[in-house]
Amino acid sequence: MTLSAQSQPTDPSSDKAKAILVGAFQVFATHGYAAASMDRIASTAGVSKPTLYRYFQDKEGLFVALIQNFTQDNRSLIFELNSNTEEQAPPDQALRKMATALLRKFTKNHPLLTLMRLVIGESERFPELARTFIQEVQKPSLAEMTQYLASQPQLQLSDPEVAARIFSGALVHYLITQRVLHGEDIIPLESDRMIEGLIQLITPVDQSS
Amino acid sequence: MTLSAQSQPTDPSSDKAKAILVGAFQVFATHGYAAASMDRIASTAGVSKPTLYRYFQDKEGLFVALIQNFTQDNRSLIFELNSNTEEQAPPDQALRKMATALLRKFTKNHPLLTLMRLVIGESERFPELARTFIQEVQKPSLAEMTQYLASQPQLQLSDPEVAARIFSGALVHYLITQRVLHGEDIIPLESDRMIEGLIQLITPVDQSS
DNA sequence: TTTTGATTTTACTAAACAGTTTAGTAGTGT
DNA sequence: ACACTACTAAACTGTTTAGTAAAATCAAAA
Repeated sequence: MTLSAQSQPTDPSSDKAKAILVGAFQVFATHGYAAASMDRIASTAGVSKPTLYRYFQDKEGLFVALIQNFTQDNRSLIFELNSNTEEQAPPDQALRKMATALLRKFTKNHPLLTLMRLVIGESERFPELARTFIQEVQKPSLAEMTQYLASQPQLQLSDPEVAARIFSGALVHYLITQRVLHGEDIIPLESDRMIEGLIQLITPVDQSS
Repeated sequence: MTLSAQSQPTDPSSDKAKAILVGAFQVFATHGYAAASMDRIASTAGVSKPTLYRYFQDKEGLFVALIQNFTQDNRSLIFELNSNTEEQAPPDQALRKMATALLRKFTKNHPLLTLMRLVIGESERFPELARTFIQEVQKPSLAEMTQYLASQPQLQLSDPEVAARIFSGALVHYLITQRVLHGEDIIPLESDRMIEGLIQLITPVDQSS
């Protein structure tokens, strides 16, 4: 009956809440949103169902919190390499490093690849999550990439923003095709070959000699 | 008792079966696999539930048949333009036409875009469907594109296969970002600008004058 | 007309699901 | 000893679901 501290929704950023998110991610990743049951999530997270509902309002709230939390964590972690010593290196070397880092970051079944699959798959039912993903992951990555490309006059790119889209878009689509849709078995393509072709296309011809 | 036409599981390619697939596509597209109910599919297809189960074994069978049927229909329809009169046109014009056709084909909520979203979203639960999609849609499109790029020596592409990947990959990823993940609102980019930048990157500098 | 078969309507089953309630436990401070 | 908070296990509620069964309707062919 006390009005004071009775239904405090419990610290949303506690350790237990994070543990729940970890378990929930695993279940949502393997079953999708609709087919993931709260019983299984609770069991996977090592937590009872009432505790689940103490920390998160309902299934939808849990899913939204999960994706948002995860997107925040991976915010602009994509092209974090070029801001250090690489800035002065020749563009083809810097680009090769970025592309390699991006591909290595998204190894098979990597959480980030899973996140992308989830966000794309549920984009019809959760359009706000798709927008969040674009805002927090895609946009900063593209901005960083654009800025780097624009800062390299010898590349002679008339539209660095579009060039950044092409660079990252080609790589991400390569990942989706090969690693999410299992294209490796059907249309194999070495990632190094992909990277070299991409760099050859972006850097002016005959730059090395 | 006649052995002829007694318990024939009903013509799998009849008109009614196709009508069911049309309705099923709509429901699966808006709800995803797990959240699409067979009642709703039946009602949307204008068919009773028992009839649904006469034509398709179960929900999974219906979904698989749907995706396979749809992939067959859209097989290599992607770059169908360059095989006619465009083959002799200058590459930048031919490429512009292909890119424009591809983007126009995938207008917002276009079935093909929906198919891609579904296949990606359910790729964990239905890996075979993802492989079918790659085999029937991606592979022939890439092959056609590769063949065209390889047939144009003035493009000086050292690796036409990778170039084809970059070309189509950049466009498809642009579509996913803008039209599926609602990136239009957050990181807008005119499709023409995307196309021109892509062509400028692939065709050798100063080709027009 | 009678038969045949496909289809519809209606109703059902068994299971799974989201979300809640209950009863009880462990720890922590007063 | 008491109260408070966080938790668990288990049962429970009401709903939704996949899939089936049975009887009635409709069509066309014999």
